[in-house]
Amino acid sequence: MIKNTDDLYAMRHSLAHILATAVQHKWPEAKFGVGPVVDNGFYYDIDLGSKKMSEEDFATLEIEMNKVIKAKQDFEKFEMPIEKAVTWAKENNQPYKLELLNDLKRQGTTAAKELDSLELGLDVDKESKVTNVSFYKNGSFTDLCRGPHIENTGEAGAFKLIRISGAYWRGNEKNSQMQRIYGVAFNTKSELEDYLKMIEEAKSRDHRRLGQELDLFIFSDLVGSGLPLFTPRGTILREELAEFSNKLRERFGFQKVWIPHMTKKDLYEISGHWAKFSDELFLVKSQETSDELVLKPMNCPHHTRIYASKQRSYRDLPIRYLETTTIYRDEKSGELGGLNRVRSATQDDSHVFCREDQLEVEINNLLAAASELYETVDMSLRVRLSYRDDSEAYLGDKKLWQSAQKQLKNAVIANKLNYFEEEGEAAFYGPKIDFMATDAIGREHQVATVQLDFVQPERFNLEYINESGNKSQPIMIHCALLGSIERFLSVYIEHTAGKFPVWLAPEQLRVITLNQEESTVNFADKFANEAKSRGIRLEVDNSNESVGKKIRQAELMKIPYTVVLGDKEIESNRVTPRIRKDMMVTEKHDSIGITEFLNTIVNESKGRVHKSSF
RNA sequence: GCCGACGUAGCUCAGUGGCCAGAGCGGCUGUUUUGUAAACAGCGGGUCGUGGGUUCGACUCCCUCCGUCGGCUCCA
Repeated sequence: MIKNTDDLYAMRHSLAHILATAVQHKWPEAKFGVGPVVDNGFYYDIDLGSKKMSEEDFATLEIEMNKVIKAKQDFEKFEMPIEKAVTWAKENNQPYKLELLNDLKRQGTTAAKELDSLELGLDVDKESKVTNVSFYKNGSFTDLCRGPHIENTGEAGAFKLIRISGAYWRGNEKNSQMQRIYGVAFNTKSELEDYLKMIEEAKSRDHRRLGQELDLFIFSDLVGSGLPLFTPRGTILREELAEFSNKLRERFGFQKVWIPHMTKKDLYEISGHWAKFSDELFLVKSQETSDELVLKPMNCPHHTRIYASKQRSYRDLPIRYLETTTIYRDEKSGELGGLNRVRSATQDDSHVFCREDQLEVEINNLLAAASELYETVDMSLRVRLSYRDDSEAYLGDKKLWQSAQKQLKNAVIANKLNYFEEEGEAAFYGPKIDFMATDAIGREHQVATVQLDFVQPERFNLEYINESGNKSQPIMIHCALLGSIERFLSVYIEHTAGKFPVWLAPEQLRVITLNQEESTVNFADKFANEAKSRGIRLEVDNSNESVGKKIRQAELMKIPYTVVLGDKEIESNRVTPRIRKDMMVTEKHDSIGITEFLNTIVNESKGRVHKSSF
């Protein structure tokens, strides 16, 4: 098993060299960066100077690569003293390799640590100086590389070049930009085909595509990029989700608050956000006063103002505020995409102000809420406990950190959450719990967070009067269960492929009339009114089209239940619901009394189930 | 922000340095009155993203801006 993984790694690694071989054959002047293995394949960073490769070159590159594979060139490994390697890089006009080698020579293992991740082979002496580096050679192509590789190029598996993009040399935006060619590779052709099929599946679930097909949200050039607008259908989704998220916390004593969407920048000068993030804030200028306002990029500073509006006693704590509200961040233009990264995002945000001895219970409550939410949307969760490390980058009392980190962990264990711990991942103002949810096609997404904050209470001078009549400082807990609703929707739409459970479906029931006879239309109206009075979301399709076509349209909109109303239904006062396939528990379905049918939909919606009870 | 690709009807997409730019779906109108994934016919519909330039002539070539996509970088 492990052997196979290693083989696959070596094979992909070798393909990166085969790609480079082909590139060098076509463009002998090519300058090479690094060519590592990544998920499902490999890439190579290449600089052709003013010339640019494009996807149109893939065909010829693939042909060239296949020639190299057919030639069954041996991969020969050999070592070279580092001095000699430097000469090699100079002679072969490979400035990127030269830079790597010089760094190795100068910095020894400090650089080696970083550079080892770039797949270079090294020998290190007693004084941590790099003495030898390893090379691989196949045919006429030689490359600085750690390996491992397959025996010869003939052992390469099935591959395909899939895309090309820009990438900064060594990931630093101050460096020159190279071209990165990505390929995917597998041991067998059928594995490659399966993978390409999976990519197609992911494309068909793309939330941007489904957002349009299911009429959920739009973007407008006039409104601007990264500023989504939600249609009536999409708005139902947002509000049902937010309401559920709120309910889960209201049961633990959270109270709703409301804050304006802008503030004087003074608020963020005190919170410290101005110094750190001012270039991502939207500025708003008053034409009446000298006020310099900004659109809020987060809600906590506002919420501290509500806390601080009164003197608080230790008996008042915890104080828990809850608000679903929109924040605005001026993300760099190239970073926007669909609902995933936007400039206006709505958070189901909450803040607890509590004493240190109350932390564990409060966190426990939030974790219980998060667990229930993700169970309900049918996604499995894993959490990361993000702790501080020993560096001085963290603010707040070390003892407080230790006690808080322990309480976080206790709460995670008490909630039986699947967790892992990482030092150095905490925010500078406190430790946190990050939630990762896995979607239906196996991708993991960061969603909710619970973060402790020791810094804002200090900066804003928050206090309460303790048992002995002295002033004490509360701790803040930030928590958003969905995170940003837009981002959550992008994940959830792809998770469900748009097949929403009844409680979230914008349209729960489609009513199709068999014909336009008065008796049919009247019956459909009566039926629809019955359903609406129970709070069911439905539409009546009374258009002059064939039943088949109307069924098809309901099917394409992924509506959970569809009923056809005609003479049979009028006579019997029963319906035979058509149930969306993913919700079906059994294949066969008989007719059912109308009242019972409607009540069942209501109950499924209330119970937030994702399978049909029919 | 950077590198690259792209922008043609509401949607998905053809198309060419030269009369008046096309198809399917959707829309509208009519015929049909339909039983569980597409009835038939007709009719509308586009400043070819925007502004500028080259040219006798630009949807087509060049530049600007706006927007989208794939990456890089970033993400309180």
